[in-house]
Amino acid sequence: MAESQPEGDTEARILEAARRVFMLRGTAGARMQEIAAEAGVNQALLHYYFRTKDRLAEAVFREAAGRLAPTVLRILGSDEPIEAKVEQFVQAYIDAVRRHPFIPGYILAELHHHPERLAAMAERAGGIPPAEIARALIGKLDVQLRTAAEAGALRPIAAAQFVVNLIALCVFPFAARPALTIGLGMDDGAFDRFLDERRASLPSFILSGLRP
Amino acid sequence: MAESQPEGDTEARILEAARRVFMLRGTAGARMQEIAAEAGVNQALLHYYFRTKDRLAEAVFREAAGRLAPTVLRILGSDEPIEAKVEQFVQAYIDAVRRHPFIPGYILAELHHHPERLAAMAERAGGIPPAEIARALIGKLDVQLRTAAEAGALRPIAAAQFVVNLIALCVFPFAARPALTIGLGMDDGAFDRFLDERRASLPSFILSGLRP
DNA sequence: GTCTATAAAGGGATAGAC
DNA sequence: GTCTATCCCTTTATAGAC
Repeated sequence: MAESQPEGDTEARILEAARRVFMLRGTAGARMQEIAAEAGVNQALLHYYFRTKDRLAEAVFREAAGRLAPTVLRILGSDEPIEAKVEQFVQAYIDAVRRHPFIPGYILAELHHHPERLAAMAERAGGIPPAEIARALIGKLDVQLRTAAEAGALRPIAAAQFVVNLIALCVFPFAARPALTIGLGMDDGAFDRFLDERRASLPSFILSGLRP
Repeated sequence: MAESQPEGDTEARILEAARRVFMLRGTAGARMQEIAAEAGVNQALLHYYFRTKDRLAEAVFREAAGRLAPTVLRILGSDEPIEAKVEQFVQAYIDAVRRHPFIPGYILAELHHHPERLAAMAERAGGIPPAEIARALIGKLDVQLRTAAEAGALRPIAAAQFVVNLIALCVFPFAARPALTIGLGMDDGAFDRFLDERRASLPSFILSGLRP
């Protein structure tokens, strides 16, 4: 089991290298040669393990797309009141994305350039279809939001709008980071402080936005 | 001046075709051959007018990036009170993006994959540098928000956070459209109604989010 | 499993005729 | 200005030795 290479078995090292390259350059811009070099192997091995570039790209995309989903589902699908959900979501989500800051830009770019891939993945997914999970989550939130609205605690809002608002406010700064850093002249430290401030202030912004 | 081809002069037709192809496929995924076919000319003409693929890509990006900027600047830079700005911005921005629904996904993808391009463009821009315009806008908004906060009309919020919130809430649904349509099972009509609802409800969501 | 060598196709760019 | 023909480098993918 002793390996000569940095760490992990070869397949894992290739996948790890593919993650870095695909996330940075996108499916169309990535080069198999660059991935091979990054993994410290030659190009033929990539095909030995993954057959084609497309399969490798899909493996990376699938993993990245699944990376943030559990956090969303766990928090928004819990039995906590809306107020707690919003606070937990904002903080957990910003923290999670901060650990993988390229994921949002990568995912949005891939969604834009290869929307059919998501559809294909959703169809032949093992276990419960993603669309069903999403529908269940939206349904649960809808009841919760409706109940709160009828009690006069919140203004009525469709669950889909609520979820989009949450994700948009958390994710957008990462996806648009180059525009922010250049447009507003932020360096890495300033961007970091911007996120700290955001993490702290978004929950109350969102919650008072929901009040009647 | 009578032309044999569909409409406009050749250079304009090429640029129009390039817009479509680059927006759909991104700089790395676009093929000069596809642009030529789309424009009804041959590939050599593309090089005659634009020298290289990169120059053509930059021409498209520059135009797309500038497409929405005037709306932002005009509305957020005006002398209206914050309340009016929010309402005008949401409606004008959603309307504008609706007419060019691929721009957000395209711009975010390009920003992610070629962040250096924006930096290069910002440096050698003719006229007033974009960074300076952005700084002036943020400065003006900062004064306005601070004044309103001191009068007790709004909760204190940094201008940068305010602007990011506005843009994020308006733009994100377009950039993430495939995820919404597939995840939430929306067809084109449902997505349209989703946007109508959003256009109507976002201003009050944002404004009450800003209240103390 | 991993390598070298190479096939096969793709794609940007240019030369030169009209 | 516009075309055809073609160059030549890049890139994915495979064959076959070890």
